Order: sequence, then C-alpha cells, then structure tokens
Amino acid sequence: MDTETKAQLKATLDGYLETSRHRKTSERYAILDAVCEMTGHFTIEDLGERLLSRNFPVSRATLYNTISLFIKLHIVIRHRLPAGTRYEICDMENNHCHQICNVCGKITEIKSQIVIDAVGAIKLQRFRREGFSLYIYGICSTCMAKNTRSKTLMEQQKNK
Amino acid sequence: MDTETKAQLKATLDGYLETSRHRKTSERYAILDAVCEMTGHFTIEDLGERLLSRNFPVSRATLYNTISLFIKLHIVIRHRLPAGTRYEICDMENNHCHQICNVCGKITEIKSQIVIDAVGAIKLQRFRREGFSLYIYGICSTCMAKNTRSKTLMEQQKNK
DNA sequence: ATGTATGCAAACCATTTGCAATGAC
DNA sequence: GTCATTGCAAATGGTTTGCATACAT
Repeated sequence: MDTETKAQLKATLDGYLETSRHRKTSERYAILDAVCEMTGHFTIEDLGERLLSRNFPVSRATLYNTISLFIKLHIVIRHRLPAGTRYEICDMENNHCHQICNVCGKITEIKSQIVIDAVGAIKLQRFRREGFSLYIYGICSTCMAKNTRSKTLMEQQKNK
Repeated sequence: MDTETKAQLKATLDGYLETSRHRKTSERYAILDAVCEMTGHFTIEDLGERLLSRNFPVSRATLYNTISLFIKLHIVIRHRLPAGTRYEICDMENNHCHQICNVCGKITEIKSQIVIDAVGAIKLQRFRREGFSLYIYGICSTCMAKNTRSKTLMEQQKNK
C-alpha cells in the first residue's frame, strides 16, 4: 500500500479517536499498520500472526474489538464467505466483486465498471448506500478439469 | 409456493436419491416440505420449529445434513449475512440481490434485470457460473430518521 | 441381512464476554 | 486519579462429529 493511502487511514483513525474522545493506544496503531501490510483477504488469525512476527502480540479480544472499529470507520470490510470470515482493506469506492469456486473455494477479485454502473443505476427507495459486495459462484477451470465426479466445497471441507 | 415448483423440487430430490442410491427417508421429504413453506430467508432454527409445529421433530444434525444436501442440489441457497447464516429457496436463475441496512440489519430483496444483465456481461476466464449474490449495504430511512448518533449493527447486537 | 440415516450428546471453533490489571488522558 | 482499554480465561452459540440405534433397501 502506498504511503499516502496509509496516511489517510491513519488520519481517519486519529480523527475518530480524537472527536469521540477514545484513547490512542499503541495496539490500535499497530493493528492499523498490520492491516495495511495485508494484501487481499485475511483472517483475524492472519492479522494476529502478522503482529506477532513484528514482536507486537495482541490478544484476540483486542483484535476483534479493533477490527470492528475499523469496519465502522470503513477502513476494512468484512466478507462472510463459505470458507469463513475474511477481511479486506476498503478501497475508495467500497465496491467489491468476487468470483468464487464452489469446489475449491478459490476467490478471484474482479473489476467491472459495468456492474458498478448497473448497481448504481438501481433505484432504491429511501436508502443511503454505503457500498456493495457481489459474489459470482461457479466452478473454476482447474476443478472442472480435475473432478469428473465433482466434489462440493462442503464435502471437501468435511473431509479435511 | 405453487404446486408445480414443489413437485419439481421433489423430483430433483427423488432423482438424486435414486441415482446415488441414498435412502428416501421420511425426514428428508418432511424437511423439503417445510422448506417449501418458508417464505424469504430462514434459519436452521426456523426450519426446526416449523417441523416441530407440524409434529415432525427432526434433530439438528439431520437438519444440517439435509440442508447441506439441498444446497448441493441447488434446492436452497445459503447466505452468510452480518446477522448470521440464512437460507432461501433457490429461484430459477439463482441470482439474488439484497439491500441490507448496516444499522438495523433489515434485508430487502431486490429484483433488477439491469444487474442480472450486467453481471452476465462480465467476461470470466475459464469459469462456469452457477449464480451470483449481490449485497448493497447502507442505511434505511427508518434508521436514518431515528439515529442521529447512529449505532452500528454490530453495537446493537452486542447490546441485546 | 446390510449398511445408510438418524438422534443424542459431546466436541469444536470462531467470536464474545467478565473481570482484574494496565495505561492514556 | 479516573476510567477506557487490554489480556486472559471462561462462556457462548452455531455447526459438526462419534457412536449406538432405527429403518430403507
């Protein structure tokens, strides 16, 4: 992530903590740093491990509290996927398109201005939008080639 | 649900159980009936209660097993929403658009041909689509009116 | 008769909570 | 000094599992 974006996120956090009179703890800033280092989707565990490797261990309770705060501040977004909960840094528009394989669970991020425009064109009655998530489900080529008797993601997870 | 759709779903289940040589248990058909009676989103608990009220109690283990089977057969779809896991009968196209309030969690189903077309227009490399889910997040008018200091959904859940 | 499906209770795992100790203000 | 925040360990809640029993074939 570029320095400017990082500075913006830090400013968002600073601003919130100041105006809401909450405390500027080292944990909150360390977690923000770690979040900025993550690329793509990550779990709470990933985040904890990253912090540990930077010699700044943080308890799970604090990780959950802080990530919830970041969600409120639109610093990160939460995805509840078939494979479990994943977090991701919010991009500017807050719009996320994903392609998900029902067999192996592989997730590919998609950029589509057509969809962004189409969703923007939907008329919503008395509703202030804050963003959207699109998940396209199907089967990726790798799994299509491998599995003649295709196992579902569900069954795979069961067997692991 | 109309009788014809119901018969189709039953035929899907019959066909699968016969060809895969699995058993046609009364539980599986009772659960299918109950699923057909549900309108909109429902939880596993909703389903269990519905069956109980019809004097056909089914264990949670069987409910989970059977709903997983139904997902595999595309009889139902699973949504993992901020408020928890919800199930829904699969419609023909398997495409689902939802508007979700970040404050109260209220979910409104949306029909949008524009979005269906737009998602259909996305070029995916080597990927066989099976359907999509779209979630538009924001704040509904009721919550906008109520909350000047708007509580997040997260905080509300915490406080209950 | 065979072995799959069910029910029960225990196990599991991610997330949340209660409470004492810490530390930002 | 005050009270929000943290860490820890226990609790929670939804989902899964192991195993003995029931039952569809």
